[in-house]
This record gives sequence, C-alpha cells and structure tokens, in this order.
Amino acid sequence: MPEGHTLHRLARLHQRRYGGAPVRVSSPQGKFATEASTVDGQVLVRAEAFGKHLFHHYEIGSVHIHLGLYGTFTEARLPALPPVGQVRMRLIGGTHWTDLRGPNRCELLMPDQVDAIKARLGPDPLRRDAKPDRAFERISTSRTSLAALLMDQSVLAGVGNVYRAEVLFRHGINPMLPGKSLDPVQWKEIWDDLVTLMRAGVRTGRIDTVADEHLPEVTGRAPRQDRHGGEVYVYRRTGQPCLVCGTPVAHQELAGRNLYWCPVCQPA
DNA sequence: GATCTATGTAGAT
DNA sequence: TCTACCTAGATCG
Repeated sequence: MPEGHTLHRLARLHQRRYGGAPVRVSSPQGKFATEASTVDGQVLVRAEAFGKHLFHHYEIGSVHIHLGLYGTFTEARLPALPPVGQVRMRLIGGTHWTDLRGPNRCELLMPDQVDAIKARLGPDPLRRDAKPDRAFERISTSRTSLAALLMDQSVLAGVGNVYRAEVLFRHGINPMLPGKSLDPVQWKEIWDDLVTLMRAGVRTGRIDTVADEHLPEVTGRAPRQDRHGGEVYVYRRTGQPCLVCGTPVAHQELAGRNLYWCPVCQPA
C-alpha cells in the first residue's frame, strides 16, 4: 500500500504489462465512466510515478491516480473476471487485467494540469531527476518540525508515515526538532538513505528498514510482519522495546497522523 | 454485524 | 485544526 515506493512499483509494472499497446479502460463502478470511455482503446504511451502520484499517459491526455490511504490495484492474468466490490477503473491489456479500488483521485488530465501537479511536488528520492538541494532549502529555513516537513509533499515527494518515522530513527534524529536545526551533512545522509530504502521498497513491495544486526534471526526476537509487510524499528511499535536500546517506543498524534520514535535513540 | 483503523490529501474554518 | 472522502481488513461483541 501506498507510499512512494508502491506507486513507482505500480508504474514499472503497468509500463511492462500494458505500455506501448492499446488497452481497454472501463469503470465498472461508474464514477470514472466518462473519462474511461475517452481513453478506452487508446495506446498507453507510458506509465509514470512522481511521489505518490501515478500517471497513465495517453496521446489524448493522462489518467492521474492518487491512492490516498486505501486505494489499491489488484492484477491477474486474462481472462478478466466480473468486477467484485467498488472498481473505479479496470484496465485490460494483452495478457493481464488490473482493477483500481478506493483511490483518492482518478481523473483525466491535460498536459498542463499534469505539469502543475509535478510542479508543486518536492524532489522524489525515487526519480533520477530529483534535486535534493531544493528540499534542503525548505527544510533548513523552516521552524516547522522535521516530522511535518518530511511528510509535506511540496518539500519531499513520496515519503509517507512509515518512511518518515523510520528514516528519522535510523539517523537518531528527534522528530520534533525544527527543520532549521538540520545541517547539510545530516540532510545528505537522510536523502541518500531514503534513496536506498525506497529503491529496496520498489524491488520488494514492502518497507524494510532494520539493519542486519537488529533483525529477528540475529537477535532472537519474534519477527513482526506488520500489515505494511516489512521489518521496521518504530512504526506502529508503541510501547514495545526499541530494537537498539530497549526503551519503549513512544507515540504521539501530530497533525492527525501517528508519529513514532525512540526517546533515547532520538533525544530531543 | 457493528465498529475501528489505516502507509493520504484537499478544502473549510 | 477540523472534517470529509475513498475502501477493506482486523477486531470487538
């Protein structure tokens, strides 16, 4: 499910499965029916991800998809089965078909609208064209907490609640510190780490952030396997012992989102 | 069966 | 800072 790695993984999959050939597009649920009929039968020129946004580019326009909290794609080999549940968009290619359920956004956009979305996003660690300095300019001049800045898609695109919590833990940085307290070296380390972690996420489809020496098979603790699918240090581990120092993991709601950190490894 | 929760964002207040 | 929205799986009773 959806942080940036999920969308890049989907873009890669959709490019491979459906790119360069005509596709059938429909909206069994009906909410996307008019736009679906516009692109139905057209060639899917390219699938692309930017941050948490996915684009299906056609000659005639681009389908813009944002999964929000609950959106999902399911995929299977042909033949396509009757729709189950609320299927916003169904895409049928030469060998496979995929159903989109529960997206925050699914809309047909013109090129200037696509450009506008990209323009308001910060650098995406999963894109080769990313300029991390742009994010640091925002961060290093802000009194806002690092926790909020890392989740702000206009500062940094693609990082969500799991990567935010985990990358701050991995660098021993307290989430409540103001952006301006971060020095350029720390920022470079965080950025490079996000590139590594998120690329691994694209490959595996899960978020794993725990270093080898802290893994359950090394330390003897039980593997955890949260619903997001990977081994993590602090995300959703409230009250459980920190994997490094044993202190109970802290939790607080910040701007309507759950924030997790280790009070000892990430001192204020 | 009802209720809760979630890796997100936009728009109103 | 709040509320609405999109859905399905987990949890409660």
